[in-house]
Amino acid sequence: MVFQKRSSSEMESCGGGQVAEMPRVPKSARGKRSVRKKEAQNPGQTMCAFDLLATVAGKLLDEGEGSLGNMSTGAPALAACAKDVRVKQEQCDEEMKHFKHEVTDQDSCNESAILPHIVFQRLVSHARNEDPKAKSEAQDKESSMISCTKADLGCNFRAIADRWSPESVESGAFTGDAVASLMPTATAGFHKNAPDMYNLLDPMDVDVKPPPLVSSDSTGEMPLYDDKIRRSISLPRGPKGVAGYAVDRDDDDDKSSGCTHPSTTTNRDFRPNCTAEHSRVRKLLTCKYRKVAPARMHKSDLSYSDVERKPSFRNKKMHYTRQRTQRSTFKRRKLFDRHSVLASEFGRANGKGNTKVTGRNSHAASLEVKLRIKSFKVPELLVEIPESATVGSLKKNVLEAVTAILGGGLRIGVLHHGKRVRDDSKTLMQAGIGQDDMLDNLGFSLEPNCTHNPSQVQAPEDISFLETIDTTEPLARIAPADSSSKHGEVDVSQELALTPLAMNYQGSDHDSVHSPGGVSSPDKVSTRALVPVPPADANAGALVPVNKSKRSPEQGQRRIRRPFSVAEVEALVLAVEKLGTGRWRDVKLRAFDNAKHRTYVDLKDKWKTLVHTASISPQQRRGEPVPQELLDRVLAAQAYWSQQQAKLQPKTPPLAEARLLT
DNA sequence: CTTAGGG
DNA sequence: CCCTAAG
Repeated sequence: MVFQKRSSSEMESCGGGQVAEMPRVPKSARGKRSVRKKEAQNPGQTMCAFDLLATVAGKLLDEGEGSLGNMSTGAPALAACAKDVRVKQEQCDEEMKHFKHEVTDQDSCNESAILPHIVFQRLVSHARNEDPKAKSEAQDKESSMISCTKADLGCNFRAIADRWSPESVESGAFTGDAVASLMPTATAGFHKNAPDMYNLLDPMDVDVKPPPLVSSDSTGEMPLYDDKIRRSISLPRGPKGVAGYAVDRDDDDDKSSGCTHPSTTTNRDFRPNCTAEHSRVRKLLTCKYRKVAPARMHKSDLSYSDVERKPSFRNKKMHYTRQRTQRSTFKRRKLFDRHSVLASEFGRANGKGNTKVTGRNSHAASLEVKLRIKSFKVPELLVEIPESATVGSLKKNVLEAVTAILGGGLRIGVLHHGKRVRDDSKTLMQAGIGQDDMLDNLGFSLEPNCTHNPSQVQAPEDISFLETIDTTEPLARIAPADSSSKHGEVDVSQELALTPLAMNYQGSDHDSVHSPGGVSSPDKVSTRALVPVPPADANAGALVPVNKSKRSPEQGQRRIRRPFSVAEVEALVLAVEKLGTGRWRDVKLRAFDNAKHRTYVDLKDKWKTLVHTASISPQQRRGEPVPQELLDRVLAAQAYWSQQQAKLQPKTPPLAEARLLT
């Protein structure tokens, strides 16, 4: 992995005096912004965080907790695991190939996004293949198949999904055994009496306590930075590698399906209990609603039937452009609060279908159709975890993330021939879903339960909109959460482990600021738990022009607060020192191009607060303390650029200045 | 869309 | 962070 290290000289070049890298360039002269788009990703960087996580997850799911050996085994063990996992991948079937492809896909700088996918996939696969009970059960229920309604279908899926309830997992059931027991019957046998399925759920008996929900965001400085990892965000348009590495992908290309609220009462029966955990999950889902992770779906993933293909998918390449539309996108998202969590397709040409249905009974006579969920895909989940976290916490995070999604109130969307089947009361037959379709025309999608936003979800306009959009999308995103300050055990932060994790930090949309200076307290890292975030829809307006104006009011949730880390501050300072104030867009591009959640306005605001912070007494400052050194630089830069700005505006140039200029 | 500022 | 006026 070749990282371009930010040479300290770069900074020095500015000297304390801050020499503008280039005088303020007239807008007109800046040229096309699009030109600055980043280039290809740096190869070789892919196998990092993701592999590590995947390894752990895979191991965990495949063999249970014990497989990872002592939680404190550390990097070596992980390395071994990784190897092991890789081998398996090779021999696996189509799905696994797909999986592997994703893992190694250079294009996916956001490795973490795939993890859940794997986890989920494995969970499902596991259940599918190794639970004889499920199979027989499914077979036993072969009657009245054809008469089951779409709602029933959804219930069945729900039943499956609910097996992974937050309760079971968060209560410590994430141990190997527990996991195994959580994946019993994933094969859905659709029966009219959907509830039966639900009842199959066996209560888990765990004795572990739920992990503490820590608040989080205590992003301390990121310690242990390897030089390599240190590519600072301030790295100027460095060719690939650095800046280019984190081309944000999507986050905006969310295409999502709406939340068709199952009108059937049946659905209600399957709603998860409103336990504290659920509430939490829901809350998280809600709050993250807007910021949708761009489901890091790849072309293949996007290859839905043509019918489903929506314009939004084309945004994939909008790299740069995307940013510029970031703002508006957010707004649009606010309007649409429904997202499909998972997309699954059947019989995709490329064989990447995530879900498969096996249809039987070729004759109308036998009215049963056996559907088998081959696998689901979890588009994007970002996992942030400190290098010092233990493997155990990593497992927990991953599991929590997946669980949160599954247990957070999922709904199942049914797609037939690419079209969303929203009438829950229709029978499969009425919906035109016959055994002939099972393989190629039926699709399912897991969507966040939109109960938390009924008003929006049920808006008529939305529905009409949905009609057009069957694309399903992602979910997932991170949210700070548990922070186990006491990861005494082992830290994954060692060569092998460290790199990947660190990279993840940067690769993820969290910013990639790594300040060499912030290595003071290596233990302050915080662990962030995963939080699924339902995707929002970006095409709403375009697709539903008619009802555009008529939107329910309370749409926009305030973005979650994400305090700037010291590293970010340093990056910001660095950028401003070089670019000056007043060029926030450039600052953003230069130092926060990877941080999808930091808009130039945010940076501008942050600078504003920094200047203020630097002006007040340390005692009055709040939040994570910013090194005085940085604050000093803030003031210096602020002063310098203010002066520059004054000079450029000869309106009433001070005499002194005027003389100097002439 | 960007900036600049107030809220 | 949000919202807006301006450009």
